[in-house]
Amino acid sequence: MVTIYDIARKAGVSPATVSKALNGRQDVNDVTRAHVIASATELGYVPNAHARGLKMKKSWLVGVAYSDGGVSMPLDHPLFLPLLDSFKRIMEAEGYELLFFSDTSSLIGNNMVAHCFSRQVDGVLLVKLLDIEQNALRTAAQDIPMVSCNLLIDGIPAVITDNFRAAYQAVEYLYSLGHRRIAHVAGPLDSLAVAGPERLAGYRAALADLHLESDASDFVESKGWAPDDGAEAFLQLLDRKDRLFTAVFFASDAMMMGAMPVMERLGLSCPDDLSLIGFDGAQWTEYVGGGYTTFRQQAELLGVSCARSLLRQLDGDEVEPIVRIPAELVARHSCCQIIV
Amino acid sequence: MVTIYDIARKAGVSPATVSKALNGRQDVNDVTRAHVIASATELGYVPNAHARGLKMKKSWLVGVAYSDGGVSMPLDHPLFLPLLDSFKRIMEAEGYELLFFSDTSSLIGNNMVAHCFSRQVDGVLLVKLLDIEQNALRTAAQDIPMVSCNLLIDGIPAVITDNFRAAYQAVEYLYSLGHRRIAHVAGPLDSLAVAGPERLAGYRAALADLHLESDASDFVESKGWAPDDGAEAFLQLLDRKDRLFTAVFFASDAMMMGAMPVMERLGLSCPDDLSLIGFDGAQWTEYVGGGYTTFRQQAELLGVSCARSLLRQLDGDEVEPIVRIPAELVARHSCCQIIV
DNA sequence: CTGTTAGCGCGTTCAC
DNA sequence: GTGAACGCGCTAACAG
Repeated sequence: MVTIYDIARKAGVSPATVSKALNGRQDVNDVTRAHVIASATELGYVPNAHARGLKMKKSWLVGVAYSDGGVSMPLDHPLFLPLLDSFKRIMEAEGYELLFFSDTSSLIGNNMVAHCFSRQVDGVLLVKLLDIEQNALRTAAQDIPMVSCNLLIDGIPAVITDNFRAAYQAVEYLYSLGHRRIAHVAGPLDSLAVAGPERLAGYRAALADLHLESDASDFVESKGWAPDDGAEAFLQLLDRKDRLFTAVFFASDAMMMGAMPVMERLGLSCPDDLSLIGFDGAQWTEYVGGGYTTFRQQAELLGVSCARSLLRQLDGDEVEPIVRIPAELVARHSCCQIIV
Repeated sequence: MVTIYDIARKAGVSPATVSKALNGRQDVNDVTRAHVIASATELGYVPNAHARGLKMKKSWLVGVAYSDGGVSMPLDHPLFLPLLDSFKRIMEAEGYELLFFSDTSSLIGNNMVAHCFSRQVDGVLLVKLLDIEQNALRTAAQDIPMVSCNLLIDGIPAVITDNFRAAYQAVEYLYSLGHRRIAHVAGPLDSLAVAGPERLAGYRAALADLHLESDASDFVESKGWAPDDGAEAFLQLLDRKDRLFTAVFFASDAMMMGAMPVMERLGLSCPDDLSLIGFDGAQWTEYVGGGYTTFRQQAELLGVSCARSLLRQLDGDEVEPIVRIPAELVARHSCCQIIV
């Protein structure tokens, strides 16, 4: 590792001058600066981020925090990568780098918050968390800027897909096609993630506003967001006698995917026998079975909004406590018209 | 931030003793240690990773390097997350944290390698790279341990799916079902990623060993790995006159997915009219259309192997230059039996 | 067993 | 316009 002392010696100036020249300060002669910079590049100088961070009390590091396991947004969720990607792109443009955290580490204490302090991260993006850390997190959030994505934690700014509205629109859409009895496979309702409850609420509100009939048998709560969870829940729905619904709104595309083998096994076809509509905008929905209708979560926009919020906080500005990002209806061919 | 000086004052000892006590050194009285630890936890002490890194010349940071754009493994590849996840789990258990790098950053010089030095990362995982950095990377690799995944860079240890063998087996499998004329939609052949060329080679070798006929029209190189690229390539294949093949081996599940709408539009059904086989083990292949046959890349194992290799290098041990991980045939129902 | 000293690499006073 | 001295928080070497 070559240091500013090496450069100083080579350029025949003092370390302090090197520092100034390299950091674009004005109190240094242009000729000296050019000379210093030349020496620096010639030696292949790379500043030591630790030393700088230690001195400046700024690490240019942003933590991405999540916990493995549990039922909220899994790491392999279709949303995660595009979200992270757009977030990263923006933060990077501002000079920040991303540090991955999780609270599964076998480190004693498994304290994600401590890690944030230890690494001196300038900010944190919360993408998935179990309920454990909530309190510690809230306290930490007073010292270090945080944003959560699709996660609601009291006192921490959040960027969240407008689940309620999208779910409401899902029902409206099916209604406009003539459906009068609409079932819902909800996601888990008991986690920190708000997707499950919010989508259910939107579904119910629309049902009420449109004066649609429904009873308990039109709704089932899934254990998780994965295909197999969806399949299990879907089966429960179908098993109930006096089944009247003509359409099913799944809280995730993954669950809808799980329903496909079930449909096939039962000799049901989509959309002729049953209209299906999902949530997330997974890639397969575009290509499979003539195209499945879904609500596309705007992953890139979520990432951008998170980045923006964090950057504003880093600048010391106030931010909205909750930013809602609309999900877009992508109408394809898994919902049929019903002649009323 | 509370420092060891704060603890020292509170505990009535010197900073050095605090350091020793906290780091489990033996040259400190058990009573003093207990007292120090008590004071530390009471004050909520968290060690400063920058200071420690500066002093110890060890950052406990591992870089995950990739570049956006280009045609090799995209960030939203089904492999990426599980791979990263298993890698992270192991590295974390050893005390390392993950730092994300990419060379798209608008930082002047866009030099990923410089970042590695700047952040003093202890090791690097290369998951996707454009060709640009190759030389700088090779030089850097002499100073800092690296592993590449599904990427072949001269002089850098690699963990790679056994593409040749899997492609070979794909042909064998189709042969065993009675297919005698087998087409191949290859991935891009000109990138750093070896998947395209290796799978093509395996396909060709099997064809030769089994004395199967084939001509140029049985093969097409796709522009990318995505569904639309696959669709385009697939169309080219179908458009050729004298089409004799009864099965198509796609170099990626994503491309196979792109072929689905094409099949439908043309009134072709799978497997009755055409047998299809993919590569990667994407989740949808399990649920869609009765199940599609594919070769599952063992993402977790890839991640584990990368971690192991890196850890061994970190320990100063030698590692195999190339570790091959087999891909597993997952036979489902997209390939039919042919009566010869 | 404990404390003093020094230095990791850098940026910032404040003299000159 | 330039340089000497200091300190960020921590640990290693050496004294006591």
